[in-house]
Amino acid sequence: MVQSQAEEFLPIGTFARKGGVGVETVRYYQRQGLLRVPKSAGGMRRYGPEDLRRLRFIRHAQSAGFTLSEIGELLELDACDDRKRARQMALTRIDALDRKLAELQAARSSLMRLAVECNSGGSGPCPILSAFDAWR
Amino acid sequence: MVQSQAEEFLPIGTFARKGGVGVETVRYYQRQGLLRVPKSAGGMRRYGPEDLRRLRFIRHAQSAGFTLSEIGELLELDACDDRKRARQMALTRIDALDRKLAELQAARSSLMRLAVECNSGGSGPCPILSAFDAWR
DNA sequence: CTAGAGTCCGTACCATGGTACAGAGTCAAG
DNA sequence: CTTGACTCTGTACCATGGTACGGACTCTAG
Repeated sequence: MVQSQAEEFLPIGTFARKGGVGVETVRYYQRQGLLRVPKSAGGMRRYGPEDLRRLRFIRHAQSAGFTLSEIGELLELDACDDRKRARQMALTRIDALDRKLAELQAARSSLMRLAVECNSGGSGPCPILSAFDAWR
Repeated sequence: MVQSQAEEFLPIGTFARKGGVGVETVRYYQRQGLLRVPKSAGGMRRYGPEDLRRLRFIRHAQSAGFTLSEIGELLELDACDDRKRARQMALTRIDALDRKLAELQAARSSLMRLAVECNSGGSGPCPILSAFDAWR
């Protein structure tokens, strides 16, 4: 019991490392209200599995393109079980993702074209600007 | 001639609008060295078609995920015709784009799952956190 | 010729997402 | 019990990509 506590309740440095972020970032998330600040008996604060889950959630949601404040909202929704709003946020974000995906795919093919033309060693000037002229 | 100049050489406000940005943004790009500051005979500076092309290039390259400083480099490469470097930058960016695309696609499906589960109205708590638990 | 819109230039400020550092306290191994 | 690593709190600073503002000047339509 005491042993498992020692293993599962980590000081901030270990906690941050497990979450793939720096200590300062953990503190930053705390300041933003995304992570709780565990109570301590005067000494070091310790972070449990739920904290870790939450930290990882933040990173994942971030990679889904949510801003930190949206992530804050998601975490609150999770707590108060507001499915309707959560679903709506997910759909909104999916929409934004679809637009972003299309944009990045367009960018990718423009760049592809640029790379090919630059490689062809043709006679004209390197068509960087022109590669973006007929954009979309 | 004089007429075509009047049409093609625009004051900054019109120029910015045609480029889809604000006046302040044009000035910002100038401060960053991405756009020239046209000479003026004491009065208003005027922007020609090449400036517009450059401004639009900046926006397009930005949507391809280049940072402003990378865009600066691209513009220089265009000027000095350094194909090798340009090609290399394009390939590097394509690589980054591919990674970003994969990430966003993963995010999209996680969100899809979340939206579906939230809608199902099942009995458990709304599985927001869990939607990101098995991430990738 | 005058009013009002637009321009010029410098500087300040903003949001986002961190990152760094100082000074004091705490913990754990030798 | 000391030493060195780590932690705590607060505050400052950073890069990126803008956005706003003040005061002077200029341009153009009426």
